[in-house]
Amino acid sequence: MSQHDARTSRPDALASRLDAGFRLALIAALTPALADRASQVDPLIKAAANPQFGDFQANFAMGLAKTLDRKPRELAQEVIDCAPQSLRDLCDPFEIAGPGFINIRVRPEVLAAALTAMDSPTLGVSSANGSRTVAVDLCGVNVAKQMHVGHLRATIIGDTIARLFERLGWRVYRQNHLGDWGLPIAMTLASLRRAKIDISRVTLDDLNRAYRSAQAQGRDDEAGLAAARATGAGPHRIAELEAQHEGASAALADAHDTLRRLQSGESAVVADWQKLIDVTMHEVYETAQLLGVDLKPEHNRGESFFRDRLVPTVDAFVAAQLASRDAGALVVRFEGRERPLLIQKSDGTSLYATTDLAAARYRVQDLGAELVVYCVDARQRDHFKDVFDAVRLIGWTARADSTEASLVHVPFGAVLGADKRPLKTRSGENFTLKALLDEAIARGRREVHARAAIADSPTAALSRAELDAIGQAVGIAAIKYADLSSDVGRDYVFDLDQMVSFEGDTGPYAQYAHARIAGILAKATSLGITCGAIVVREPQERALALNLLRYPAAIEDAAAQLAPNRIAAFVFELANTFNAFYQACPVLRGADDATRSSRVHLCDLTRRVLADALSILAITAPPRM
RNA sequence: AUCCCGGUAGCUCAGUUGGAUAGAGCAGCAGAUUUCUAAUCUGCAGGUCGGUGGUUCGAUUCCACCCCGGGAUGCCA
Repeated sequence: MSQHDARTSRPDALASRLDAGFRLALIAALTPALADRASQVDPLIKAAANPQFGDFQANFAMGLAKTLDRKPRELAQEVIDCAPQSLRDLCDPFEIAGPGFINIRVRPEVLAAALTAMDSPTLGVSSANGSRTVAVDLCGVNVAKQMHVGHLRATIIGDTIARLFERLGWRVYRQNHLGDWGLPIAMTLASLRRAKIDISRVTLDDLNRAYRSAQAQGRDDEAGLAAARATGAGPHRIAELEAQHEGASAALADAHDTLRRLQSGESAVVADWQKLIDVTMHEVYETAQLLGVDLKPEHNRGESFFRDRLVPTVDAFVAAQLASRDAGALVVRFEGRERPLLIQKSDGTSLYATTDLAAARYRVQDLGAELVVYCVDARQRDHFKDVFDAVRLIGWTARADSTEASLVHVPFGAVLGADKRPLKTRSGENFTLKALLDEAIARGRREVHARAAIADSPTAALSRAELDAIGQAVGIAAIKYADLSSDVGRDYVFDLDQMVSFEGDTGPYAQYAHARIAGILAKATSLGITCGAIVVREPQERALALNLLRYPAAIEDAAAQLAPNRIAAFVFELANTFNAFYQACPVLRGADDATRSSRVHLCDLTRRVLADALSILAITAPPRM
């Protein structure tokens, strides 16, 4: 996964204190041998690979011994002997194991104190307080096309990344790069007008049909075909262009004419065009709401938004002598790369790369983003590589404070059917996103209702509407968690049975853990048991404590790597650790008052961390299920 | 043809500055409940980390070559 800055994983609160202590020990032990270079030695503190090795381990001895020509275990012992009191106070006596690992076990009081310190509304997460800015390109629907599963990913991955940075206190600009301008939409518009369809009462289905029929009527691309042949493009591409060529028709001329009238601002055409957008976006917002995604009209920065910036963009590249004329078109060439970036067609019009260049400039120089994240299909890898390089060449990554903005593509893979081919319905059509979500919600509701029918179930007394709401949350969580829980760059097989099986690494499993805790806390309240001083005694309490303390580092890591699956992995681990604790450590029936109130406190903290992490994935955590 | 991405347990996948015995989930097997929600937990079994070579005290991780799968490849987005 791409990384947008040089920052390595941030250690959690405890690990960074251990790190600081070991650095002091290293300086004390190594200054005779290394002089001032001793302060540069990294103690390499990591979470222990296995609980039997303690909580953390320091791995510096082996590598360092090599450069100093010493025995690693001896070296480790010398550093331990120099440990300052501040470090010794944190843990039990160190153990040296294997070739020279130092095993570290944190004292229970230290864990308890660290948990108490994290018990605040921020949950230990530090905030940038709006001092940093990111733009997130997400959703990217095309006007007149129904949303399908591909848009699911661009939408929820982008929303999660946006939420992640919002949680970290960044200023976040969501950018919905709509396909709402240019020839494709003009073709649809022309097709509708030819068919004399009343655009004022048109439905998305009508638009969808018009879009497809417009595509079928074909685009002619003689210049493109000639160029493709001349430059030795793949047979695939040439065949595609030939097919289009055969379908060349008056439809194309009509579309070009419609586009010209749209561009010149002819009011009737513009009104129709706006209507197309409204109809399309109505369903997009509905779907976004269903998915819990924050996507509204104010986030629209579609192609049409950049229409007046296209000519200046091309001019800038020409003026900077970065663009050259080739077979009538304008291209930007890169050193060491055969493939150029086409920024103007031979007929003088611009194309998607031009818009992307203008958009990148806008995001960095107008919005002031230090980071621009593009949540777009992995097949556009090469395209974005070229666009980003072109933006750097012309210097548009330069920010006002003279730092350099990072442009990062987060490529996501395809959603596949059981046959490992892109997901289709039986009749070969793309699944609409709506159909998919409806199915998942139905499944979620069925499960929740079945559960509520069991006599002692906590949901037994709920109304049908309440159960439906929970079932919807469960169904949506199932789909979203499945999508976000593995490396987004990879394809995955859409398997609704697995997603809503509610066992193992799923959204409902995390929701269930949360609901259990909420149940305990509700009972605790009615019994008058409140949060008290935390005592870490049992191994399951220790495991839970260590897990909770990792939260701030986990989400900072997810942000640094732009990897939503890191959040999901944290959620799953915490739910797991909690369930083990729940099994082994009675909370409300604990041995004494102190134990009960300590465990209620652990439950409370766990519930809040779980809900917080899930909220970054925009997965709701119902109090009962 | 060139470039990009991937190949880890039967299946789906984690594994980021190279570290101890490569981890989960599902499926399989064996257990735990007069229980704070069993949508749970505990244990067992399951691997030449695609292959070969190299660097290293140590490689799933870095390098080279090869095999397999997918994608991209100038006037679509």
